[in-house]
Amino acid sequence: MKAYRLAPDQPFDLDRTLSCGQAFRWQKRDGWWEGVAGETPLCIRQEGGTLLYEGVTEAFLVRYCGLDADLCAILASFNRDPVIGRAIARHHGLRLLRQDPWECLISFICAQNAHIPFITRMIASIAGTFGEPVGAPWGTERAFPDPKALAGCSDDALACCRLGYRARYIRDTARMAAADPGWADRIREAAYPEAARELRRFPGVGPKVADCILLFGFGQYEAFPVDVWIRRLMVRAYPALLADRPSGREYEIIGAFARDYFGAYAGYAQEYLFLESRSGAGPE
DNA sequence: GGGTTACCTTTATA
DNA sequence: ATATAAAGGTAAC
Repeated sequence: MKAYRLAPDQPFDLDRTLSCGQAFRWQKRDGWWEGVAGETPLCIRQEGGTLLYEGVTEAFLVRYCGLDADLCAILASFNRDPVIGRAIARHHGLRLLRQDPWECLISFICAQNAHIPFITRMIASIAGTFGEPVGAPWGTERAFPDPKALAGCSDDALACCRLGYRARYIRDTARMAAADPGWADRIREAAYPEAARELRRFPGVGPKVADCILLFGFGQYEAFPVDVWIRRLMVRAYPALLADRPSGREYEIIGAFARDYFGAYAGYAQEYLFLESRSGAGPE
């Protein structure tokens, strides 16, 4: 078992980070978080300022968990009013993970119109059905299947995953990705608006899903996913600011406002607001 | 172009 | 219990 000592000025809350709905392959057992990041199984346990972990190098852990980011500086950069301030205080230590872009692409296609428990089940089915077995510290796990594995899957096998209408999106997306291995590199090199446009070429990827993939898989912090929860919160918390905007699609208006108002780390702010909108006041 | 609607399946709520 | 709405939306009309 290895240990990683957090720097005293770098807050981190593992529970919040892994359970906030940005990743769907983690489960907590006996105080340990067990998960598979792309093709790599690892387990992590937090004891105060120390992370105990197995299965990966320290460099992998630091990169995956975003421990190299200066969280205090990031939070300070958008802590501009009591609404976001309260969210920051209540969910302090949440970090955005750096996930595998391909896994992220499929995961958030699944996430449309679905509850988190349903999404978790879909991802587990996909990995369990099409993923290669890999040895994990706690037993045998399944890697997330690569594009080729999903592109060639049969209708029956796909139907077993209970993906609903998303099944077709996923196989068509897998075929596109398998035929275009450079897709992720192109997006990585593109600036935000162009990267989002590029992602939307995949079937099943609209503006919201594209923003999730950019935020959780590509570290594009300008991406500001607007789901039903964030929309409710933003409309309620910043009515005047939204009203001042020129007309256009609501999704674009909210995103543009957020980037303007919260700055370069708007997407980070989004995740704090997302948790706040779900744990704080209920709907309506 | 913006507003509506169907879409698979699961879970929560009435 | 059995029905109905809603769920980290998208594509088609």
